[in-house]
Amino acid sequence: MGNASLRRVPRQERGERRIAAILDAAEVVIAEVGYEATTTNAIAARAHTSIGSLYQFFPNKEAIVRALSDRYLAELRVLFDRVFAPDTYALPLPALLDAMIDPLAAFYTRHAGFQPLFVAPGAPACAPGPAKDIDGEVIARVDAMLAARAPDLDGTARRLYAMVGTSIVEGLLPLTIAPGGEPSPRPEVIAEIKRALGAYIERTLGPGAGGP
Amino acid sequence: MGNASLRRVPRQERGERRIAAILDAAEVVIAEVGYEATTTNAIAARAHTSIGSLYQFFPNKEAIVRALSDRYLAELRVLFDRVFAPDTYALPLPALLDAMIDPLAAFYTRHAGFQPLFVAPGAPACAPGPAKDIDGEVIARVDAMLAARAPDLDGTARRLYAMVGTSIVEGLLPLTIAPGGEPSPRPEVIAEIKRALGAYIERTLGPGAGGP
Amino acid sequence: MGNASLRRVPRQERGERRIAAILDAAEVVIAEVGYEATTTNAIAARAHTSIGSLYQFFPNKEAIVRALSDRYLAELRVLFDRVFAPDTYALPLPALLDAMIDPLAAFYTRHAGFQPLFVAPGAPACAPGPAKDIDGEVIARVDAMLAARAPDLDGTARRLYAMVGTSIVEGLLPLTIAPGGEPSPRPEVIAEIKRALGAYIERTLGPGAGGP
Amino acid sequence: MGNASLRRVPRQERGERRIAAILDAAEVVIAEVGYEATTTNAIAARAHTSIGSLYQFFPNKEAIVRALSDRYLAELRVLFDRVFAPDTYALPLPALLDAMIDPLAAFYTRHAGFQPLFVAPGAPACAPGPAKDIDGEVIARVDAMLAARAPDLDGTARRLYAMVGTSIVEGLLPLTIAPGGEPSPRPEVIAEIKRALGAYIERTLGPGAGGP
DNA sequence: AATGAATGAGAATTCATTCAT
DNA sequence: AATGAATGAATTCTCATTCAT
Repeated sequence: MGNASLRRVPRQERGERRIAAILDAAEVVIAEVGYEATTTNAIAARAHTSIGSLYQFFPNKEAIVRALSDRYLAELRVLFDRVFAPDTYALPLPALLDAMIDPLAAFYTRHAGFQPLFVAPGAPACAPGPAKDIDGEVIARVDAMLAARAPDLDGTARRLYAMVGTSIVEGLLPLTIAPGGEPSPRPEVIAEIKRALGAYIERTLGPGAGGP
Repeated sequence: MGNASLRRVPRQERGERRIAAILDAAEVVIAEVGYEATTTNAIAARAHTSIGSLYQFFPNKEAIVRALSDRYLAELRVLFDRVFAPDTYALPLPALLDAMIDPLAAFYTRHAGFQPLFVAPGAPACAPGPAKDIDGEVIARVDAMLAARAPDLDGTARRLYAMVGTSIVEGLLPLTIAPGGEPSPRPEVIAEIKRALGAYIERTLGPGAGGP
Repeated sequence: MGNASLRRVPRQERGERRIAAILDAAEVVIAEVGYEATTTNAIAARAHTSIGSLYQFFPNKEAIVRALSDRYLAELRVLFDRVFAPDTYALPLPALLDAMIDPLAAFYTRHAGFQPLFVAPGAPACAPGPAKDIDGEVIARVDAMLAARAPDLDGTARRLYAMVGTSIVEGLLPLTIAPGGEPSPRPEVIAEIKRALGAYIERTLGPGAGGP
Repeated sequence: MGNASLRRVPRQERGERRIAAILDAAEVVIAEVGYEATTTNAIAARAHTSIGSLYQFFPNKEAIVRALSDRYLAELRVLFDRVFAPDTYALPLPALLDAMIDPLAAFYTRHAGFQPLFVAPGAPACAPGPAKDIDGEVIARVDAMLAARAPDLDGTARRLYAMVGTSIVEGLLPLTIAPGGEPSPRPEVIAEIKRALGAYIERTLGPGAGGP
């Protein structure tokens, strides 16, 4: 999974490590200067590799970002598989919000390079970049959850709600990053995200949204 | 206002027109490819001008974006001065939401180049770019409105609410853009923005948030 | 004289003044940044003219420098006609040196733009530039003077001495410019120029070089 | 010494050679058109390199000239260390002049790019350029030599004499270059340089200047 | 004549990518 | 595999010169 864009599948463990180092470096550099301004040389330097080695594994710059995207997606899927499980669906709303928002915010704060690649669908976005559609994945999960909690909901409406809910969270996540590079998300912002999303869900699914 | 970054103040009407054409072109190009990937040559070409003319008026690429930003800000201020007026403050919540969201969404749809320059504060953002802090302006307005509607609110909390409210709208505005380049914002998304923001405000200021 | 490179001979006195202003400006700008780095726009600006007016009188940048060169040459000729006159030739050496060096140093200090255009023949020189061969003129005058003072001298040798004497002075003139932009040449350097040139002439023409 | 301005210290011998080729090319181009008119593309072309390679080693045009300057200075220092040695100081004047002028003229003729970078101090010069102060180095050496030969001389005067002597030679060196690109300096000019400088020194230090 | 906007070739520099070692 | 030098198209910006007003 996600190795499709690799120029060669590494046979040795050393290669695996090299690839991971390159992706780590790409994450940091992208976080600092954005996708467009990121140079392959900067990535190689930060990964303590030569530019030649980088191109031994990735055919071009796009592929690096795609692989990074893949790695995010894989981690997110693990996270989602836990959050969007049938028994989570059944939680009362406040607990559900905790279960959803906390790990997502933690992920967001942990991966500084994630934000520039995580763009709303339909948005031309600041700098498109070759990221995989992570957003689509999230929306689909939220959609499934809504379907479980409100089985009567019309599919078109449900999809709209899923998109809107996702975008609300997405729009607020940047505020969780504390200035000064602190590693943990600002708790008062986390609380607001839950309040905002909770208010939206309740208004949408009715006050009985506390649970199915 | 906003002419500070011009290399030369145009003396002839022709120059005035040229500047407007360049900013129009910049808006379109930025909307299409983002700030970083925007090329001064592309701007000049789209403005049906020579690159030399562009540089006769703007000292560098940054200045163009700053001037565009200024133009947005000027238009937004006119819009805000109408929306954030004392008699608007007194409207019942649904009417207030209409008064705020509709013109903002219209502005957003009309100016495709706006989004890449309109970034949440604290967000490292995809590609910073040299835009004026439009966000700060919006937040300050919202803060003033909240102060009018809920005079007892603590200043720190109020500022947080203003930021969160702004980011919610900001996060949802991209969804209003209909795929296929239709000029008017998707009405069902507009409705959701109002529902989401309304729900957040009511939960924040209490059900009596209908009016001060 | 010197008007050959003008695009149009000015018919009105206003034109004459404009041309003089442009040449004055060119002199200052060239003195400050050198020939290559001098821009026609900078000249026009310093002359309080528009670039269009400048090109009404001069077909191109080269022509401006050539005209400036001409103006220098004209002034130098007046100066030389006084210095290199038969009755000056007859002066004792110290008086001759005074008569030659003092006005030349004054000219050199007065015209800061002169130096970058005054280059030894055969020298590829820092920045060729389109100056007239002022050097040749000077050497010819010195040659004539030597012929008058030492009629027996072989022509080839005489020409070499003239070139060397001229280059000595030329090499030393930059030292006369006092740091800090003082308008008058450093007197101790003037004295050294006379000593150096005097020593060379005496060694060349013999101790009887005091007069013919 | 002199590698300070390199963007990257070459690790392979190939890089070493490339750098030398670039400096050789820069020397020729500067000699032909002067510093300002010298183009990095022209340097790269003359060095049979791509422009990219040039910029791999040098961060900008200035750095190339600085490195060239460094190379000149290094060669000159070797030359000076031989010429300005205590046992040279003790030579009779004619031998001293031979020891000083001959190698300097040879160096000057060999390095056509040297002159545009070798500018008298205080002279605004045609096109300053980012050369190291080679002149200062020369003057200091001459000053030291004068101190050895005439220990009673006042320091201020000595410095003036050193500057003047240096400028005389500097002013005459261009005449040594034979038109037609012959590689060896014109001997009759060399002889004149020695005569001129010798005359100046004798007049300055007295006829006993033949030796200390 | 005067003004200043328009033009575009050309200069410096960057950076993704390839290639020799 | 690893290294880092080589390449050149693309980008930003300048400036001599022309043209419209």
